[in-house]
Amino acid sequence: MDGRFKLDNQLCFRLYTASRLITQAYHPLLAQHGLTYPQYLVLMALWEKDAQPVNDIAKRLMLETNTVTPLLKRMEAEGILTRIKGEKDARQMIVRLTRKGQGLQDKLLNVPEAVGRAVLCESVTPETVPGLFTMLDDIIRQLKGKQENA
Amino acid sequence: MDGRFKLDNQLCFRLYTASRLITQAYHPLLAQHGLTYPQYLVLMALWEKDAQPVNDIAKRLMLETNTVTPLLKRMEAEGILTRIKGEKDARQMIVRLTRKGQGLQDKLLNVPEAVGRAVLCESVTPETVPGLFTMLDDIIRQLKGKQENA
DNA sequence: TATATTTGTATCGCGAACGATATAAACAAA
DNA sequence: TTTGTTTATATCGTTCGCGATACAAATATA
Repeated sequence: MDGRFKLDNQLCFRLYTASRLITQAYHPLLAQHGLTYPQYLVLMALWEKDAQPVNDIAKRLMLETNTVTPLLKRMEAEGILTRIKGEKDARQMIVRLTRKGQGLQDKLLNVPEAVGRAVLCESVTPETVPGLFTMLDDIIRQLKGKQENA
Repeated sequence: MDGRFKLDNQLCFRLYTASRLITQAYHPLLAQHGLTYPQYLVLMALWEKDAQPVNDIAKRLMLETNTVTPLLKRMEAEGILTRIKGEKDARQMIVRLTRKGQGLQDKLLNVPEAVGRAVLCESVTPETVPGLFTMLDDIIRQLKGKQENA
């Protein structure tokens, strides 16, 4: 009973909750266009660089391909992107945005700002966010490193 | 193309990734005892206060009852807890730890420390963690407040 | 007391996450 | 060339997470 199991002392519980709640804040904005948050992440990855193999997208989002493949298939079914076997390497599936997928960028222009505003508060401001980013990036790098050594 | 859609600028993507990776760090430690991370959260809630109705557990974890109910049923099937209809209010299901559920606390004593160590890095130290907690708590409070006004 | 509303929990369906496993293409070694 | 290994994706099964909905018990109102 030394408080080591208290929820209030847990970093992970905070990250888990904050992540869920922000995703919920995205929900109405994305659902309007038939998108989920992970699908929005895929779009951002492809807006940054179109025509990527599944593996590159998975690595960019730090997800496994067995998460990404079904995600991409659903988006393909929605006409947001295409999945075509690579010419150079027939094992790869090259993912490309359709016109619809490209067009979604304009329709979602207001989303980042809206969510950004929703999150701003006492201790989270344009001044403090960079520090928060540094800590989260460090945690991510740290844990990514550990699992590669495993 | 002003960078507003760049993954590298997204707070939510960082929280989402950090949360997933820490949960993955818990995985081997918990799976050893047949537990998942959300189940571990339920245990912590009940170790803090046993004999709670479903709703209180859900509120404590900031989850919906439709997430918690099946979770509790699985844990009941594992013999970790019991779900018994409330006497005072027959709508409530009172959740109580079994001896097995109580005993898990001793078996998991090393978990918080192990995960704590795994997360420590350059910018995340015993000195900086309180500040990180403040920011995450603020974000959570902020978003919780907004959804109540909706 | 009868009726309406609220509250606590559960059910259903879908989309992630992810461990484990399978499969085919590419590549390396014998 | 044959065989073995690695690599890129996909399939399968289980557990969340959550919106929508259902239902019975409790409470409020008429």
